[in-house]
Amino acid sequence: MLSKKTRYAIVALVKLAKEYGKGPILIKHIAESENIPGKFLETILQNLKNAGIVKSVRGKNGGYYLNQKPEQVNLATIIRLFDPPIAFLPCVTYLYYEKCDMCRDENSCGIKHIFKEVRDTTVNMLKKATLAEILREEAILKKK
Amino acid sequence: MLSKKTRYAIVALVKLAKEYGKGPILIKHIAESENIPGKFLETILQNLKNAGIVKSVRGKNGGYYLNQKPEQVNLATIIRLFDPPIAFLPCVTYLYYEKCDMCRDENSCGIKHIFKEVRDTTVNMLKKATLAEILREEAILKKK
DNA sequence: TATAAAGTATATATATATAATAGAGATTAT
DNA sequence: ATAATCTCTATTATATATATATACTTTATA
Repeated sequence: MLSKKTRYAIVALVKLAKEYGKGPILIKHIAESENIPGKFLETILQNLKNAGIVKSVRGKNGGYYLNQKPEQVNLATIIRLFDPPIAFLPCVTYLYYEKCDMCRDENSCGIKHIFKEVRDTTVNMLKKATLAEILREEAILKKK
Repeated sequence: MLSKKTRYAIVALVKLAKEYGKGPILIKHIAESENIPGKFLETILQNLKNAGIVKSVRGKNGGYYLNQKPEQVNLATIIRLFDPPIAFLPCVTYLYYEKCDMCRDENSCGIKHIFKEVRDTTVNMLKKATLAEILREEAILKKK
């Protein structure tokens, strides 16, 4: 399961994608409209800023806005920023690989083989899921 | 990521599948051959027993053995026994559904829509991954 | 230039889950 | 009778998740 932090990050970014091009949006405004604890959202937006996904304007009339086009921000990137690896096992992660402490031979491990397939499939789906794609999907769902 | 408990459970069950039909296997034997803490494995096997996946024989010459054919035990079942839901979000789980506290309208939520697709795909793959399938795959990988 | 509106930075708190470990008890083959 | 097993109930250490608090810095504008 995703942590609340990751979920808040996704929801906040979808909100910023909706307001893309309209200048900086207040933390407070995002927190209230998306039902996210304000102080917690501050640290989340800081993390997103350090990762180059959003930018901020300080001082009066400040706020946050997307630093990339909604087509360029995908869920795999966001999840990897906050959560432990997407994969089910450390031995099939891309960035956080750890040698399996149970395996005698990883190359012939049937368990690893299956979880690698699951990981690859999942990551592909999450990479296709950009903020733009999420908004497009919502527009379709609302018509129904 | 899967918990260590789940990983130990999977590895122990694969071991029991290898020894299927050979009578009860000692906890100690599984623990040593698979590199799992013995006392921890005890509680794991108890859980698996309560779920009807393995059976035990008490007393001398006792031990554990599979209660179902290796073709009938799949990874989705095992993971669900120990870990939180397979899905990334509470609003797309089958057994542990929780209303989303951020969503205004779940039916038109683009985020939910994507994570539902990911969950369905993952669960299908894990259901196909039976103990028999894992052993079959290992035999193929070893030949290479 | 004073002031209020914003974001920034650092520290702390609390609850829960994970990953075991310990030890006495019950059962069974020989 | 006894040694080999599984069974049951507690306990504990550590880490992580989910925040909250407080003081600080920056900026627009009246």
